Amino acid sequence: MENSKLVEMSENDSPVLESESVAITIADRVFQQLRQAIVEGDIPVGSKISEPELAKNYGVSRGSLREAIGRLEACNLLVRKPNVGARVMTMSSEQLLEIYFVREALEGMAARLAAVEMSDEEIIELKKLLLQHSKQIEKEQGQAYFQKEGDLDFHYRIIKGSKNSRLIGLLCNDLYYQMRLYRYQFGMRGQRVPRAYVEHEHIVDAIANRDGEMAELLMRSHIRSSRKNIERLLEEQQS
Amino acid sequence: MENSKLVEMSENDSPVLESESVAITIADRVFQQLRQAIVEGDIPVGSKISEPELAKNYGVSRGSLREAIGRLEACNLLVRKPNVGARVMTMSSEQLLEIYFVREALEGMAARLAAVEMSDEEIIELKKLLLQHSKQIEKEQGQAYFQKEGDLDFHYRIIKGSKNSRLIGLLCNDLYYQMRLYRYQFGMRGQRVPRAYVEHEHIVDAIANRDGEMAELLMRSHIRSSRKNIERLLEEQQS
DNA sequence: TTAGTCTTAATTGTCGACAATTTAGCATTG
DNA sequence: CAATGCTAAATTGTCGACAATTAAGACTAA
Repeated sequence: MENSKLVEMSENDSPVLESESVAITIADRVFQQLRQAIVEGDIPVGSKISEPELAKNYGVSRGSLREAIGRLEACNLLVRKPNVGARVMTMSSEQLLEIYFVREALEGMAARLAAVEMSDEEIIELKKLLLQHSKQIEKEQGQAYFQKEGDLDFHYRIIKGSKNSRLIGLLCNDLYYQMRLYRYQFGMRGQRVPRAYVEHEHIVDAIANRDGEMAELLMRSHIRSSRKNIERLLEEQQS
Repeated sequence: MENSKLVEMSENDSPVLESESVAITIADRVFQQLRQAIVEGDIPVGSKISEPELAKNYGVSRGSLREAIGRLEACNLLVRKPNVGARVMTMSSEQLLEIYFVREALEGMAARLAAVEMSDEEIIELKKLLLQHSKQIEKEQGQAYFQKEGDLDFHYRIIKGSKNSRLIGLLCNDLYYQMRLYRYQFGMRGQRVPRAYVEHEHIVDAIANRDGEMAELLMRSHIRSSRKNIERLLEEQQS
């Protein structure tokens, strides 16, 4: 119902590419509402979607709702079995790690392209963002904020900086919502903040130097570190 | 209507991951039929989709057809404007090149993972496939066959060899159908066959040596070469 | 008590009809 | 003659209802 901070944050520079006006059709509105409810945990993971109930809940017909459900399924936020129904995706640890491999590949490429495609203006803005994060960190040891939103914003900007609409669509419309879903599912609190910040700095330097090769290497290393950090957490969690 | 050669080819080792039984619901069947009709050009690119007409044509209701249309849209095979309708995706050259960047990243990662994840058995099969292609080439200078199907089969096997379901889904369910669509749209005939074959051999060698780093480098180089080849063709075509 | 089967209720898939929006054609006017 | 506004037809979006399938529960029998 209420806007997530993420959406609010990136109002002028939205991660979701809504090139034209806002959603018009009902099914589209329900799609966005449902997606938000899912990634924020208002609809618990693994729970079954009751079409009649939700339709009544959102005040729309079942047909419109089903169209929204179809799109959610295409985003891998729902899994649907024929004649049985749809459930909110429950991501296993293996699946999360799979996503990290995809992110490593795609965001690495995005960084490489961004080093060529980003305007000087955009790079300056990116540096400003990083400086802002730096202050935030030393001011309040603000691990929560940085990891949850600042990190996302940083990555979004580089992805969009690639100017490759496929990359942008895949990462911002699909994978990142799934990441948020999992992050809620497991309550991943962000450790590793200071180190991540330094990595961000190095990536921006490479982009500013227009060194695509280096930017890709650093971004891949950055995401790989995140993955290994999660692997470590998962091992601890098992004991 | 009739089975495409691609589907026929990979009957026992389907690129599309249909883990369970075949499609049951009508919307699913129409989805597959429409997708095939689109990528094979039976429905011309850029043409508008008339819901009443197609519904009557396929003998289903408009509701079921709309669900299929929704999925096609999620695959980027259709573009739909609210209250206006859906058109078959017309891919610009820029968009095709964008896809190649995504492929370079994803298939590079797939090759890296395949070098670790593929079983010895699978690698042997892959080598057999390559030998088969080699014979085919020297026998009939069979450029057409190799480029259209053998190449796809080769790439499919490595992608599936990564054992990463996200990679498999993205590449085999989305990107490759879009590639086929474009390939029809522009009638890309396959040059560059002998060189591509050698590149394939080197990739398989790297995988057989379990050298993921090398496999990724070679696969990326392979796809980059394809992209540059297409860029060259596009330039020629403009004159 | 438990396993199995049948019945019933609920949910999903599908369909046809109505409402809202767009598009095309025509008339009108500067 | 061109441009603008209006009207009508067609198409899309939305809805409620029916059919088919599944899940649950009760009942019987071993």
